[in-house]
Amino acid sequence: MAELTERGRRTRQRIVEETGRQILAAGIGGTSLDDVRAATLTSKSQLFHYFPGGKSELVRAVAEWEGAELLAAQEPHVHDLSTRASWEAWRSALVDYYIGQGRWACPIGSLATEAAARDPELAATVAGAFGAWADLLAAGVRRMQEGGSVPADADPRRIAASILSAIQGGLVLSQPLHDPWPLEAALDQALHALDAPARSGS
Amino acid sequence: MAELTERGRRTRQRIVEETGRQILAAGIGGTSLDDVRAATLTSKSQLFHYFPGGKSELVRAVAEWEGAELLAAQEPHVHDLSTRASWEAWRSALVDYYIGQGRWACPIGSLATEAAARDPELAATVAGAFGAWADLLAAGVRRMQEGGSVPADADPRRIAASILSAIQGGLVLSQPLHDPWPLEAALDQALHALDAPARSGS
DNA sequence: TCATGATTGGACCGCATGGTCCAGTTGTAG
DNA sequence: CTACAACTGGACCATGCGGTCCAATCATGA
Repeated sequence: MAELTERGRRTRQRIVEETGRQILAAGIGGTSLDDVRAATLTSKSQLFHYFPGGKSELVRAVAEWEGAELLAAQEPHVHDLSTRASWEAWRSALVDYYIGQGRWACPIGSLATEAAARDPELAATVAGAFGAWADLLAAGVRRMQEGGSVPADADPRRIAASILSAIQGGLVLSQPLHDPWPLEAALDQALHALDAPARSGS
Repeated sequence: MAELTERGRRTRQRIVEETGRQILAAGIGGTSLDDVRAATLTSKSQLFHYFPGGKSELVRAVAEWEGAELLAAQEPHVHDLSTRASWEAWRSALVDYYIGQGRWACPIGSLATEAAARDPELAATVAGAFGAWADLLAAGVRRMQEGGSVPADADPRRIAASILSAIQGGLVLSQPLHDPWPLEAALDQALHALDAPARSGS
């Protein structure tokens, strides 16, 4: 690969984005390099030119890009989770991102399930994406703690993880039903952790 | 298939169980009929003898069996969720089932993610399995309501869905990390819905 | 004993897939 | 203008897969 020119970077990015779309819709196994090649109007040699490691390297690149994209899609809400209203705004935008735009699955979550066991390197990438996401949520929880609406002795990391789990698990239930209600119910229930009365003692 | 003799039923069951194991470890796409054939000491013809519809019919049979198996594995806890202590016992058994026995994934949840879009019939089977599971949990929540520890105006179905989501989502996070803590955190947080103070008014 | 149908073994087929290879084209720096 | 490297096109290959087929074997009831 050596160096990439502007054209090369654009072609590479086109491949990554299109592969991401295909994987979200059909999974890794359901996405063939020929599908990607056709959809991006490229050729086999280009795929292997930009991703010498073949499909697994391509999928890993997709995971990294989707991880960043996912956080970007939550702006500006995710950086201002200091009030209950901002959490609600974030929640609405997130549900719309998944359901309203017909995704019905999480780009990262679907990778996690499918490849956790088979590709350790991919698993690490996915874990990193989840970690970054959880960190942002935990920072928000901490802001709520400072405001006093969340008990000071609660662990922000655990609350963040439970909210993230609600999203992922809600999607798992919503997918086969093709109905957003489990996702919404799970997410709303998880957010109740932010409404806990700030009792002073343990 | 017409009629099955005792021997036939045992062979068929052996195929279903082994396929379930393979799918849990490697996913549907990562499970080839040859793998199953080798592990069960059967032949191709037997696979298609018992499952004329081919792989998709086999996978559907696996889904049905795993759904029943999953509920059976939660006995006797899941039929006695009337006290906080019984919920804790259920929780511990469940975490042990997934983590302690090295599963690291839900037999039904993994099917849900991988095949929701590709096989509508399988999606319906999976949705049914989730529904039966959620019904059991909702019945437990109702028992807690009767005992007064859960507000009467809460919707047991939504709480049950949120608990189930916590399990599924927690597993999604735990899988790539290979660490049970997100599952445990999510599940414990979700169970806090059972500790809500039974305020009288809305 | 014999006939019938359930059961089993395994060779075989066609196809899609991931991956290789090399020749041709484009862009750019000197 | 030219040389070199980035880029592109697409034919080609090996393999693994789902699925088909037919002949052999077993079990059972008449």
